[in-house]
Amino acid sequence: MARSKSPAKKPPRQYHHGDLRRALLQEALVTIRSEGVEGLTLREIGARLGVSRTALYRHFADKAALLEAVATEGFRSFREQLLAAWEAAGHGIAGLDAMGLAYVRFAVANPAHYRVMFGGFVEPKERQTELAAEAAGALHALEGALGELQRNGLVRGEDTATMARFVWAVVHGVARFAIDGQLRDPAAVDQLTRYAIERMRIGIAPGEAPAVTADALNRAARIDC
Amino acid sequence: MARSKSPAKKPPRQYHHGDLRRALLQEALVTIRSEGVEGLTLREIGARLGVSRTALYRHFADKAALLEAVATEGFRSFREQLLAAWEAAGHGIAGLDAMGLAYVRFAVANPAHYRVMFGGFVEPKERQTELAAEAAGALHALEGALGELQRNGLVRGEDTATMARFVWAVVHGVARFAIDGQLRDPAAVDQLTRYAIERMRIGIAPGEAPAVTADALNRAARIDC
DNA sequence: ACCTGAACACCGTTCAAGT
DNA sequence: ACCTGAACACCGTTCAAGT
Repeated sequence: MARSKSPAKKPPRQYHHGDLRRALLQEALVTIRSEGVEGLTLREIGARLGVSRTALYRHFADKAALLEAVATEGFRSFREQLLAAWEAAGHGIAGLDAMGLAYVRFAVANPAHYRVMFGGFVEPKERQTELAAEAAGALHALEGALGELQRNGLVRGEDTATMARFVWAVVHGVARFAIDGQLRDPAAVDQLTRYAIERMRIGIAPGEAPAVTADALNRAARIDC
Repeated sequence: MARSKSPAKKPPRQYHHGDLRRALLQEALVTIRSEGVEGLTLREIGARLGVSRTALYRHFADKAALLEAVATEGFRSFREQLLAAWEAAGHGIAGLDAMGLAYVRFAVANPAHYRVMFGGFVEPKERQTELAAEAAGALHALEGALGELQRNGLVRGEDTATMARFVWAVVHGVARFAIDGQLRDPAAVDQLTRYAIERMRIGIAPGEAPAVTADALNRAARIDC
């Protein structure tokens, strides 16, 4: 009897067993997903884990640090999914399309997480944080893909970083519309995504300024043919 | 002596003279600009106006309602500035460019206000709020411009609303980069803005899919000439 | 090392009471 | 009508104390 690890009435309060840091991060994410960022309180996530409400301070400096970690983690898996889409599509223009779709899909599947990453809730005081590095990494995935397309002559040859920001802007904007609920059904989101990616692709397609006014088109036709 | 409206020691507490609602809105905006959304407390804005901290509830249901009003007001002046740019440039493609520049310029000039408008801090419970109408109005300004360009054959003829969202996505994304401080000097912001608008314009330029792979370009050349 | 519980300062909001 | 001041419930954070 004395062998039993804990009497039936009440287990002696013991320290949190495993990786409390990870558990806190996970629990924060779950709460944010269901309640939103505004609904996240340190007290409740402590209670939910059966832990004092100050236990968290052993692992994070403050609430902002917790949110920063959430965002950092988000950027990491974000980049992974972008790269996975790029690989699965076999690179090339199809790969770029796939990355764009994956981008919007991530935002739609994890709207609260996406908000923490981009909503301006997290503003790290110091320069050169892990968050900044991870965020840059996600953009870098896009840049790498565009660089390869440039080397293969599939997109225009100008500054890759600038082009990456343009592409990012397009998919981010679409994601915003989807998250904010301005587009009701998923089909509308899909349609806008495909349209935007198509127009974006044409905007960065190689060739000497292929799109011009009807007027200029006529002039060009007269000269060339 | 009894004539003097108030003895030197202390003026009798009197009600807020003019338009308290407007004063609250204005003060909230000032605070947000200097302290950010997170730094806005009802108590302090009351104190700043020399008014009890509950006086606000005579004019707004709660803090969320105040923020909603701030966002609504933002969308109104936002739309005005977009339209002004469109008019000043004399419509046309130049007008579209001007609107895009004005868009980014508004965000850069009023980053905190822009964040309240788009950061997801405000989520009106009811459908069909004044905020929703005003936000739609800003997008509608863009749609109107694009519609005119379509009628004049200056951009592609497909669904105007979808095209407007695409254009909005581009400038919104650029604004985001600028606000989040990822682009250090204003010159970099300007450069990215111009680049993005140019690529966007080409993406929606009229003509039969003018941008294609080099391969398809060769085929087309062989047939046409 | 890691966790606890009481305490502190601060917030949004309510409400009976004043003019 | 509009404003006040006290009170309430809730929050993030600190800190001396426990194991």
